Amino acid sequence: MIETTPAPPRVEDIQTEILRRICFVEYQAGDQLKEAQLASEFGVSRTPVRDAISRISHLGLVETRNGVGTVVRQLSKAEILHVYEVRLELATMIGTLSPRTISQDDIATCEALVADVCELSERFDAKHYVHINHKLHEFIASLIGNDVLRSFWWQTYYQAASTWYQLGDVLGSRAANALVKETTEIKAALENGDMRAVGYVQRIHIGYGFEHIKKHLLADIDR
Amino acid sequence: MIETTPAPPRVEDIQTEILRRICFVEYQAGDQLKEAQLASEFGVSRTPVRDAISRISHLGLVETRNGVGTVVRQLSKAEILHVYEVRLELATMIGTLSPRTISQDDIATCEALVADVCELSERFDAKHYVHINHKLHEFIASLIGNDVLRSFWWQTYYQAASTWYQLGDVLGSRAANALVKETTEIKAALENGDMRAVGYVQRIHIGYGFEHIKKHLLADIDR
DNA sequence: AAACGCTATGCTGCATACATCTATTCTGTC
DNA sequence: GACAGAATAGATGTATGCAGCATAGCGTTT
Repeated sequence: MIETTPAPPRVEDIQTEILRRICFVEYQAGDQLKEAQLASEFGVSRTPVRDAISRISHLGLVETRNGVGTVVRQLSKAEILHVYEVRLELATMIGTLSPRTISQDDIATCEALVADVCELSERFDAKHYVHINHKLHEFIASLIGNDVLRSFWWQTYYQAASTWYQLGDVLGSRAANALVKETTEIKAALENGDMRAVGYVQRIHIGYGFEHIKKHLLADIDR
Repeated sequence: MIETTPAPPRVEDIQTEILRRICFVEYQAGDQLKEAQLASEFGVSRTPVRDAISRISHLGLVETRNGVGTVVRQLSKAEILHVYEVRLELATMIGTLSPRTISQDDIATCEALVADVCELSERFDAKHYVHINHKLHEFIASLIGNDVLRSFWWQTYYQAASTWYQLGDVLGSRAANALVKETTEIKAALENGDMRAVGYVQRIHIGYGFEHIKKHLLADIDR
């Protein structure tokens, strides 16, 4: 048997992992991302880590200042508002801009998601919720036929996720119940071959989420 | 008098300059961006140049392959279609998502643009057209109140620009005449304090542009 | 005691050397 | 002459050293 050292992660892997940690709130606002520390953790030099951080900087989730470091940003209330405003609009576009044709595989994947979500709603667990919600996002993104829209959908997901998942602790099982409805409705839409309905379902449920965000976090927003 | 060497450009400057050259078609599809060459041109090492290229890679305008190089991509017909589809939708959102309040300065800036465009329409010049159209884009972007939308507006501009400016040679002064109407209508909308109308004007004129693109470039698109 | 300034420390930003990958060219053999 | 394989050139990917900047702590001065 040959001893193999695992291949070192590429820049994209590091980028994805850092983003994952931010939107899953493993890194919290104010936390410092030290290049040297991450480099040793991933078993590479500072160079690819720097590259990964640099690539995600345009999302506004981290702020790098010379001589100080890279810190995870707390999005302002206005920024959170803006992200959700855009996400509402993007959702409906999922069903209208070059929609993909729906395959049996898609429906099967969705059915598996429904099952996972039902299990979650019976025994709620915050970490599990985050994980399943992420899988749902990946699934929806995979249904988007328009490349640009899919990119934007991911970008706003990354921007909104940490805010939303922080609320997960507050909402508890109510969030899981909402997921049950959402996935069930998506499954029905897919079975009808109705991508436009899929977009509307997303639009509606993001709207519900937005309402919770506004109630809990954006109480005194000055537009 | 003190001799001062000009400050070396920062990563953001390099990034902007490379993007400018791509969307102004100074770099054409297939051209190779060599890090060492750009580094010596900008008077820096390869490191910041690499960073700049890496940051713009998510727009899909360049493709970097190990051992080969970074080449400017020709967007596929489907990608061009997707960019325009999204741009049409984003345009209307300019007027509806957290619109900025309009100041007298905005109107003054717009009046200056109208003047520039009128001069252009009398003596058409392709390079001049590109420059003015870019200034118009910058102006519209500055009117957008929603941070995320503004970012997306810029991203789709970069993605669509090179395609559009290639058509500039074909359309000639007709493009300038369209710009006269567009800027005049925007000015009127601003004077009415009607940001929603500004968005619709953008939507309409992007639609015109889209028609030209479809006629000239997307003849046999297989959706 | 307060305020100022100096210094030590730790981080990022850049430059450079080296490793690795790819395409091409040259060469030897059939 | 054609083809296979090795050598080569040139590009990106990575590691590392050093310079510059910001901050915190401490000592000095007023």
